[in-house]
Amino acid sequence: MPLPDVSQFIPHIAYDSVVFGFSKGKLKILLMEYHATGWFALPGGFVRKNEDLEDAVKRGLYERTGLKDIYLEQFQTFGTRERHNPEIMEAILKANGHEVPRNYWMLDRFFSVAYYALIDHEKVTLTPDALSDSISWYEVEKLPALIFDHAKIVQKALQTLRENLDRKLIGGNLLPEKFTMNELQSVYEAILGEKLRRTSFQRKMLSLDILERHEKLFTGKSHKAPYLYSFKS
Amino acid sequence: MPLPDVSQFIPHIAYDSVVFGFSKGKLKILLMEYHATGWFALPGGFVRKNEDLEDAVKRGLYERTGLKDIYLEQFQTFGTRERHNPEIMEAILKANGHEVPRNYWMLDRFFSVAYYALIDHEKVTLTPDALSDSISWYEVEKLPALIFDHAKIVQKALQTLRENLDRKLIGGNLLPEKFTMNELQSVYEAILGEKLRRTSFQRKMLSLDILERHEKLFTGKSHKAPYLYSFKS
DNA sequence: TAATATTGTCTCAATTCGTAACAATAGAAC
DNA sequence: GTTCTATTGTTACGAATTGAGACAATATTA
Repeated sequence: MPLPDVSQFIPHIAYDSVVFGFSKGKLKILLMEYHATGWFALPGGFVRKNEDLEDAVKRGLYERTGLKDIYLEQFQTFGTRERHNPEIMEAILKANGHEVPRNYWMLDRFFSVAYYALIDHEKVTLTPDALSDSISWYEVEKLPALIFDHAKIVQKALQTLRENLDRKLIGGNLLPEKFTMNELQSVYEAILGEKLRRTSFQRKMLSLDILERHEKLFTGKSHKAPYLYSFKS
Repeated sequence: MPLPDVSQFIPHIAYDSVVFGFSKGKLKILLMEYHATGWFALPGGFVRKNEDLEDAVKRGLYERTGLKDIYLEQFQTFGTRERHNPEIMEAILKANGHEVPRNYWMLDRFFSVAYYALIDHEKVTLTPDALSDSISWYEVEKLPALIFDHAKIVQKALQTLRENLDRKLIGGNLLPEKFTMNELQSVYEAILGEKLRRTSFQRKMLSLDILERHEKLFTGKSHKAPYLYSFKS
């Protein structure tokens, strides 16, 4: 596969996405591992000349997760000179067996518009891109070292997610359509990084009048079965 | 003055700033009026190749207001194709007596990173830029029509400012160093667009323990003189 | 000295929140 | 079937916060 041609993309503009998922009680994000370098990075990409910014992000997410209609929020654009590291980008391209032309556009300084996405961990089909060996889930609390300023981007994403959690009531996007109150509470606890009081949480969620109560979930465990809930549409 | 040369700027990247000020009980923003067109726009600009994004914004604000150390917050990046209007940009340049070369860089599609700033209305010395007849204050509630998507940018700035008002306690940036509780309340009311209860507001502000109380302000009016306050540093 | 307008503080009820207690119940143990 | 255990949904109650008004203080005018 040849190197991407600048003619179809807008130079100097990129996006990076912090894709949050939730499984086994842990908050996780998607990271790509670049071929033959052992370097990890956020899934990102470029914007086509005839494409809206947000559509470019959605396209990238679709290619890597197979999902459309993802909950997506732009949270910051990163534009320091410090983040410009042509040596690292060149090494990544060379590790993929490419001849890198002098002044190749991907080595230029880029402004990255960062988005976070919330998805149901069960629904994804992960597909690496051309430069990557793998794309997979990593616990937010146990991330490997990331290239460029991607660690800073993750931190800012997490901070924004925490601030928006109550304000925009977005926690449900990390769960399947139907879920128990306990699962929802676990999502909140994983995002906020602290334990919450069961009864207060239940009372607050119910008082917001955003949940619809469905049938009970019988797990086979020897105790009272919890109700399933979904967000009102 | 010749047209700016692309060689010193990064193409496709611009910024726009929504500069809020407060005077006579009204929330206002700065708008530029382009020469000979009657068109209004937000103060914006481009990023130099050896310059950080935020420094570019500060540079632009300094050139137009004479202020440094401005409270500044990035709130969104606009990247739709729809906002690309080379005809309008060309008309603005031509109205300034420029010959516009074919494929001139300023006619390209731009991504705009939007910031809002909060400044003390009394401190500014307004200076128009090369393309503008004037730069001056306009009430947020009575804005003229704006070019491109600038009306949408202002709306988003206002929304973000409202959301951040309590969270970040930034209202004081619109006032002089010392102010009365009543003035601070007026700022809040102008931003939120609603009247607040005097006693609740006073109690809340004092309980936050962020204000320092100074001498009284004697206005000459025949009633009890209010205290002056400043934000604790 | 009285009148007026505005300010700073206090009071009391309404609401929300933290905390614990309690009743309901699905399955396991017997 | 009965009892036991773990977990869930709900209620109760005091603490903290908030809404709304009352009231005293005071700078100037009449």
